[in-house]
Amino acid sequence: MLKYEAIARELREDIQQGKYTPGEQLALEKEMCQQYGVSRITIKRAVDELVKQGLVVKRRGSGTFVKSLKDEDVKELSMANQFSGFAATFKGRKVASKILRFEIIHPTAEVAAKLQLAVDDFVYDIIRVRLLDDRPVVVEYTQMPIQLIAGLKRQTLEKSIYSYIEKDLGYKIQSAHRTVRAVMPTDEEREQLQIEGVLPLLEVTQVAFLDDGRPFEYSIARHRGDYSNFRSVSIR
Amino acid sequence: MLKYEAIARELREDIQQGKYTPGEQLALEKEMCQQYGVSRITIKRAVDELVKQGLVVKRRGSGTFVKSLKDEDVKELSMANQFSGFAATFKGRKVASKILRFEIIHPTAEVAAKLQLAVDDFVYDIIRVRLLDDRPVVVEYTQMPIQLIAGLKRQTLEKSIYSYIEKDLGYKIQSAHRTVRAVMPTDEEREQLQIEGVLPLLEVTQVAFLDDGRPFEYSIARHRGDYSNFRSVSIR
DNA sequence: GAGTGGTCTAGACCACCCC
DNA sequence: GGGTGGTCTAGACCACTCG
Repeated sequence: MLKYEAIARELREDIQQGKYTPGEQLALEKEMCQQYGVSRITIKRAVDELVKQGLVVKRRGSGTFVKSLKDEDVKELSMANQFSGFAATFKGRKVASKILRFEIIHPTAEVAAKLQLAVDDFVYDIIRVRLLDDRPVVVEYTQMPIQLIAGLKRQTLEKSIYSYIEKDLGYKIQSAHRTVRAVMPTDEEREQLQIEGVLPLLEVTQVAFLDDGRPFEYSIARHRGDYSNFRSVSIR
Repeated sequence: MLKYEAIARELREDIQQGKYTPGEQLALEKEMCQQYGVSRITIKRAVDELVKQGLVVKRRGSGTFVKSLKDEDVKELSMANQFSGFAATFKGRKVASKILRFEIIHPTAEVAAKLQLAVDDFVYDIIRVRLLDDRPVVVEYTQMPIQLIAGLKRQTLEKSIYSYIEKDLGYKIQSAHRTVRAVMPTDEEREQLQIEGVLPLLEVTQVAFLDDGRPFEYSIARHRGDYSNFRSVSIR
């Protein structure tokens, strides 16, 4: 366990357990150095993690202060700005997939550009409905280069493609670039998501990258607007 | 100008100007130390900025590599994950506001909790339509504590509240916690945003914080789905 | 002026990758 | 085994805040 990670975790737990009142000042960096027996840069890194997670605020010349947050918000934070697939996001709940399509095609010029392919290369073309506790919540349109993600089977799609990529292929996933929009469902989507009446969808378009910088996935996920939202913490 | 910032900017410009082919390896950190005459930690910080912006990928044991990105994407990045108000986001374009409401009320229990207020405290209650190049693109419902944001005038709302808070009140804005959803417009919103037919809205709910950790704004912005999107880079 | 966090250094050792 | 980036140290100086 890394020192700065361990310290960050300890501080985060203290805050989440309400050991500080909203707006209260944290121990000084110099004090923490002694307390934890590490150098100041290490303390700084630990506290900067909490800043990134939106839990505290640092002011040069004054100190570090716990943000004045609603209790529930404190618990929900630290997850925002992170990256994980559908299955990992809802770990512990019942997750399933219904496969509507699993073909190999040529990508459009648009997708080819995003995935750094030529239009006469091949990609998997996958459409899945993802179910959470037996209720359909999202339709995912996924394209991946067959050269990179070799040997994909129907069975894998039932579960987690990401787990296949990491555990079986031995790749590491590094990041995802996302764009979020609001859209209306198509008739097909209304049926698949069992939508009655008028309900918009949250569309998340994503290009995902391996740790060598190669894009391996272009996907469009359309979430039921009444189930899903998207959180983030922006620092100035 | 900070050293790591300057170096990050220089590297970013090189990448944006296409001086590297997709997937190409950057100079080693040790080499950059010599090239820029700084220590390795400083180089590391600079390169870590590029990682955060989604432009490069670092692999321990191998080196740092430029992501394989579409050219347009390279230019649009580095803005994602940042925080700015409406006026700042569209700097250079014609921005205006139509004020639909400007009152002082008691907050609901929900909003009071988010803003760390009591329900018998007072908040401004503001509704504005924001126009971009004379076209309405978003309706903003904003509440702010009157104790904190004192002396707000109708005139200020026409322009930028954030600029008032920073320049006139002398506060510093630190961060914003956001949640994004897809919703349908109300009849009133349809009218204000001049929506014909069926068009969903992208709803961004935000709590914004000063640099001392105090929340100063609870706002719900409902953007026309055909104009707006929301970008982010997630690192694993 | 005393004290805070921000930046930077020069160097060390470690985990990991690839040959 | 040679080389990469990751972590960490001990110390310095700076920019800023506040009494």
